[in-house]
Amino acid sequence: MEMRQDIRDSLARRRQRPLVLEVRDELERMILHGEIPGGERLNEAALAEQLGVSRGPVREAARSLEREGLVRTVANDGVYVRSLSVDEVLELYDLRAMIAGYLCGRLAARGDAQTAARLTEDVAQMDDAIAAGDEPRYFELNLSFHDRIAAAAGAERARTLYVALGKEVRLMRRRVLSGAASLRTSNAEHGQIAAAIAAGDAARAQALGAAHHENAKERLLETL
Amino acid sequence: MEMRQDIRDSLARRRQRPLVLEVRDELERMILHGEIPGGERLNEAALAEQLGVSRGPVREAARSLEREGLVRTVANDGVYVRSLSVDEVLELYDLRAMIAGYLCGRLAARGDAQTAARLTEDVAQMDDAIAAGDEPRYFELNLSFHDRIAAAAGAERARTLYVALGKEVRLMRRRVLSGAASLRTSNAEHGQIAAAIAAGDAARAQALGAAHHENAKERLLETL
DNA sequence: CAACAGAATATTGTTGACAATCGACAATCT
DNA sequence: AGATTGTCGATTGTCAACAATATTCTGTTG
Repeated sequence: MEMRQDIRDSLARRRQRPLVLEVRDELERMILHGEIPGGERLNEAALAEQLGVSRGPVREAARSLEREGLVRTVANDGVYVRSLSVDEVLELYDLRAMIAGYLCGRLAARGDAQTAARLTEDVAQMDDAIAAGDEPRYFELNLSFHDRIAAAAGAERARTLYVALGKEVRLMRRRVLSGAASLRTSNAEHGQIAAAIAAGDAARAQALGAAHHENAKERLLETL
Repeated sequence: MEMRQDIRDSLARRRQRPLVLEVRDELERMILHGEIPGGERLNEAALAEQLGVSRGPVREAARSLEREGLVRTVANDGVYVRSLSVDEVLELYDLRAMIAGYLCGRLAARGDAQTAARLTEDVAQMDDAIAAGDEPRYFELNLSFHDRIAAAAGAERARTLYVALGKEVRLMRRRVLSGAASLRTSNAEHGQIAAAIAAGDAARAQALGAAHHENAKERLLETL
């Protein structure tokens, strides 16, 4: 059914999603894209005006971001975009590696043949992307590969942590190494992980999943 | 307006501390003590009146608790105290075990002789408490033992996660097994952990720290 | 010129009022 | 009766004004 444009507009304007969620997503986006640099204070009034809302939702959104580690709050002063030291980043990589391993292990233990098959497909597509020199596509597929594991592992809390830590890592604006060689190495690890999951070998999947992320940490260290 | 005396007092004592922090601590305490049962909705207006503040700080405190996993928010409906399924609790134990292991390993790698000595003292004191049949004292010492490790490991993010997961686990109101026998077993594990840390054996400390928490999960499973 | 006190300003903290939304129940229609 | 619609009360969502606090500026003083 075709809907009159003005009606559609008014519905869109009268969004059902609370403003605080919109504001939170937008603040998160701005921080992760570096539009608000690390160490900078978030000015409530300025942000509220910029986003066309009042300060209430902005404050609530900031509280929400605080728990996720993207900002830190100083009483009677304001909330500041967090900036990470090298040691903190390395710790985040360690934590994420452990949780990624756990997710891989849980998924392997489930015997989810359909997900295992799709993971194997993902690996093949990433190989294609490497061969085609299409790095953006590789990164996109890489993201969905790991998301798929996290989503199908049946461990929602671990998944939440994994995603949150992933965002936190991005506070470090440094670009990771790319290049066809390291991509091939990385995807070979993906293949082993997918195979262990398909084989239902939980211990091996866990070890490989953790090692894969530890390797990412090593690759990062080489750039420092 | 009726105001709780303790809140009023803390207001008078330290005006520097924003209300939202007081409210957050109080809400957290109420939830963890079971004063607000799992599944119950937090009524903003009622809580605000009870605590002698307006709804703003209550809402902000709720957002803060949301990220910690103690409550879940339903848009246009309210925030509900989370209640955990058995599977969720087991997952929390797994995650906490991994992070505890990580903290033990990091601490062992630091070669912090002073902390290692205090941990050994803690173990001895817990032995005394068991011999005296003083379970409350044992639990107190047990808590400080693990806090000491987390605080001295030099991994603040992991420490934060460990503490948060500990609170989350407490959402399950079930009481863990006690009794002198299981206390002795548990404290023997403490002793081994302290020894591995004192010896600077990071891998062993990590494995023992994780195993200690996995055992706690097993003891929980036996009560189900 | 440095150190300090105090006003001026900017920003966060808090509040009460109003709008939007939802669930329950009553009224109406077929 | 059963389904649909309308209304009401309770609760959350949002806002703008006011209060408290921190920061900056400035003039004064030793």
